[in-house]
Amino acid sequence: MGRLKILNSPTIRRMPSYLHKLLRMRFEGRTHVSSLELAEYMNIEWIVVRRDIALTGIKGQRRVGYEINELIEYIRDYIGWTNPMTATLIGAGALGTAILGYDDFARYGLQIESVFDCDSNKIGRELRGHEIYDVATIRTRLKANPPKIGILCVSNSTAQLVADQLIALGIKFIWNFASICLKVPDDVIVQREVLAGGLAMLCVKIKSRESETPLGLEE
Amino acid sequence: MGRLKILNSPTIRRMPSYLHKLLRMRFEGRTHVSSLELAEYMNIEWIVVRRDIALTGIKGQRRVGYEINELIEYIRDYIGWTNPMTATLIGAGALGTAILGYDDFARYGLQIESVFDCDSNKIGRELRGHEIYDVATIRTRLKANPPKIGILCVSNSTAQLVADQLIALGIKFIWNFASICLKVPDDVIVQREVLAGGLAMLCVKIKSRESETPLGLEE
DNA sequence: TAGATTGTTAATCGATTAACAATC
DNA sequence: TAGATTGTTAATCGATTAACAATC
Repeated sequence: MGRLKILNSPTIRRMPSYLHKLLRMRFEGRTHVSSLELAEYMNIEWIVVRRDIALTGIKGQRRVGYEINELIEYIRDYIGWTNPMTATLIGAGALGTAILGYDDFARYGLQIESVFDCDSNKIGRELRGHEIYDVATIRTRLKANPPKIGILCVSNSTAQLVADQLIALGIKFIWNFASICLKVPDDVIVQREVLAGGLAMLCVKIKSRESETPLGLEE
Repeated sequence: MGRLKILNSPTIRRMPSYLHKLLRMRFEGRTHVSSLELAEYMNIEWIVVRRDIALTGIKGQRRVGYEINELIEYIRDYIGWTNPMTATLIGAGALGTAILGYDDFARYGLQIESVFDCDSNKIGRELRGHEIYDVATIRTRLKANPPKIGILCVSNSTAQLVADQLIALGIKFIWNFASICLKVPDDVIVQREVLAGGLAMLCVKIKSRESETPLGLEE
């Protein structure tokens, strides 16, 4: 069926790290960069960086590297970060607050236009420049002009409910930070962020580290 | 060189999602589960789930599935979530607060023993049951009994500085939420969490969705 | 020129998918 | 028994790595 090929692609996940570094280098007045330099910064093999960069379609100059300005544009284009993306944030808890305050997101074009919460202590208050609206008013506030992306930072128990409301408004893209998997129609795309996945990765690394070289002798 | 093979392994990242679901099913009184059911929940192919589960070493019962209790233990064991892991959290901002409040982490054995921040408005105050200590006291407070993991939720400009301090204390495992890549000795393992990576994934999916079926006709 | 760096082609490796066997 | 589900072996696919060519 029309099931979208889900790309896990590590390449795409590395792109923002290159971008962050490139933006900083540009800010520092640098004009060119080699894949080796980016690789050393990222602590990965330089051939990986080369492959990633090649995917964007940019042409480098042998012996010189890539023009930073140009590379920034190519990466932005590759990810689709050239035009602003409108979004609504549901859940003004600690995680929602963190996302709202993440400068990089705004820099990459993410425009969080509205913030909702169900906590009456928060509703009406301001959070990082946004008034917090009552989650019960999602429909009336957004129906005229729904944003492209719904960012879900609510509790596991309300995530599905809220998602259903967003979907009813015609929102097709959901960035889900809850620990549960959402049930959504085929034409809705959910990007789930699993922080515990990172912890699992770390713990597996710890496990493999602790089981190796028990005497600390071999290299 | 002794460079640890970095496994990106999607399998490991999926494990916590299975675990979360299994714990909930157990709580609801369920005793058995099939890979098909987990697959439908996760919205992935059942064969993927089967492969993942097989990796843990558990044996299922044909026609019945896996015993939930047993599967939980096998997954925990596979990830290395059987013993508690001590940790310190540096940075009591919104993201740090979110991590501190993430029930699942505690359930998986992550024990955040101390919280530090450099903001004098926060130092001395309590956050989710933890007193916030001055980041300047990291050394004196932790040197006698350093935790296994350092969780970095500080600004990009201080991340390297703080990491160096943790490393000086002998901490070998760092969970880094800053946007920069840390420079660390070979024997220190950094698990970097890149939230912007998730946004990139979502935007690439949006891009590919918007470019397909411009007339909405083909399936 | 020599060396640094990109570009390209081929090989390897690991994850996903397919096909089918086993069995409760 | 028939059907559901796990188990296993093989095929495919995509990402990583290796090797070397090109060239500024």
